[in-house]
Amino acid sequence: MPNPNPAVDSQAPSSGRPSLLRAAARLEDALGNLSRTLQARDRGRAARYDLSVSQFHALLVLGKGGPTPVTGLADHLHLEKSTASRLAKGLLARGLVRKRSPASDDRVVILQATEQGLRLSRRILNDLSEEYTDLLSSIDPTMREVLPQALECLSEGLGLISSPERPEPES
Amino acid sequence: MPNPNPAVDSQAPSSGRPSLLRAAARLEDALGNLSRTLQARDRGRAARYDLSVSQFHALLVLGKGGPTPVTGLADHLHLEKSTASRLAKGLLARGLVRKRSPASDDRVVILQATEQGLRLSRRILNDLSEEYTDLLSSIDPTMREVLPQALECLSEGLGLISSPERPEPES
DNA sequence: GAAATTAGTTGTATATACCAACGGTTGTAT
DNA sequence: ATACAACCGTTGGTATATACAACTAATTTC
Repeated sequence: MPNPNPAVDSQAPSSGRPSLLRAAARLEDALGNLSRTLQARDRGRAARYDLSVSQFHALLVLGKGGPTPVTGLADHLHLEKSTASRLAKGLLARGLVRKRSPASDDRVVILQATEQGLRLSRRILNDLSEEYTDLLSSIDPTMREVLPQALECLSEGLGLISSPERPEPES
Repeated sequence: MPNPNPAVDSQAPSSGRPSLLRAAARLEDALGNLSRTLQARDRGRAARYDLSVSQFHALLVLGKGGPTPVTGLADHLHLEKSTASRLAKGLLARGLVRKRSPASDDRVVILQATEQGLRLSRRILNDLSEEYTDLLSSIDPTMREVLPQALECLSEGLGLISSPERPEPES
C-alpha cells in the first residue's frame, strides 16, 4: 500500500509545523504512561469491589448499556467472544448478571445486570464520579473544560487507526 | 464560554457544580473506554514486534530512560518487582537487554538495552511517532493543540505520574 | 560480627486472552 | 424437506501476566 502521508511534510523543522512531530512525541509518551497507569488503577479499583479487572469493566458496560449479547460485550471490550463468555460466567456465578435468550433466536445469550449487579454498578459509578470530580477540581480550569472532549476525540481517533500487521524482516 | 466562579449562590443551576458533575461523568466514560482501547492496541502493537505487552512497555522505558535497576523498572511500570524480574528475564533471553551490577552493590541488577534492544526501541518509537502524527492530523486542529497537554495534565491528576529521570534532549 | 534491611529471584495461584474445535440454532438452497 | 452453510456461544488447550510470599545473597546498622 502507498504511504503518501499527505498532511505532513516535515521539511522545515524550524518553521511550518514541527509542532506536529513534537506533539506526536508528547502524545506517545503520555499515552504510554497513561496506558500503564490506567491498568494499575483498574487493578486496584476492581479489587476494591472484589471483582477482577475485566469483570469490573464488563459490569460497568452492562450497567450503563443495558442488556447485551455476549458478542456485543466482546466487541465493546475489544475481546474475543470466548473471553467474554467466561467473563459472563464469572459475573453470573456472583449473581451480578442474568442470562436469557430472545424468543426469536435461541442461539443468542443476552446478558443483563441483576438488581444486585445494577446496585453495584451504580455504587461504582458513584464512587468514580466522586473521584473524577476531585480530579477535575484539582486541575487547571481550562483543562477542566476540554479534558473530557479531548479524551473522547482521542478514543475516536484511536478507534479509527487500527493498523494491520506489517511483517518486516528481522535483522 | 468562561465559567465564572460559582461561589455566589445564584439560582442558575446550569453553571458551576452541575457542569463539574457532567464533566466527571464524561471523563469516567471516556477513561473507561480508553483504558480498554489502549490495552487492545498494546496487545496488537506488541505482537507486531514479537513482544509481549509488558516487554513492549519495558523496552520503551529502557530505551528512553537508560540503564535502570529492576526495582526502578517495576516502579515505572506500576508492577511488583517479581513481575519486573521475570520481565527482564524474557528480554534478556531475547537479547534485548543486558544485566550488570554496579561495583558498589552486588545486590542490584541494572538493566540496560543492548544494541539490538536499542535498535528495536528506536524503530518502535519511530513507527509510533508516525502513527500519532497521522492521528493528530486527522483530528480537530484545536484538539491537536491541547491533546498532549490534556493527557499530561490527566496523568498528573491521576497522581500516579511516574516520571523517570528522563534527560530531555535539546529543546 | 550479629541483626536488620535491601534487591532480586523463585514458587504458587489466579487472571487474562487467544485460537481452535465443538454443539446447537437458524437461515438458505436445492 | 432436507442438506448445507452461517452464526452464537461454550469449552479445551495454551501462553502470558501478575500478585503475594518465601527465599537467597549482599549491604548497612549497631
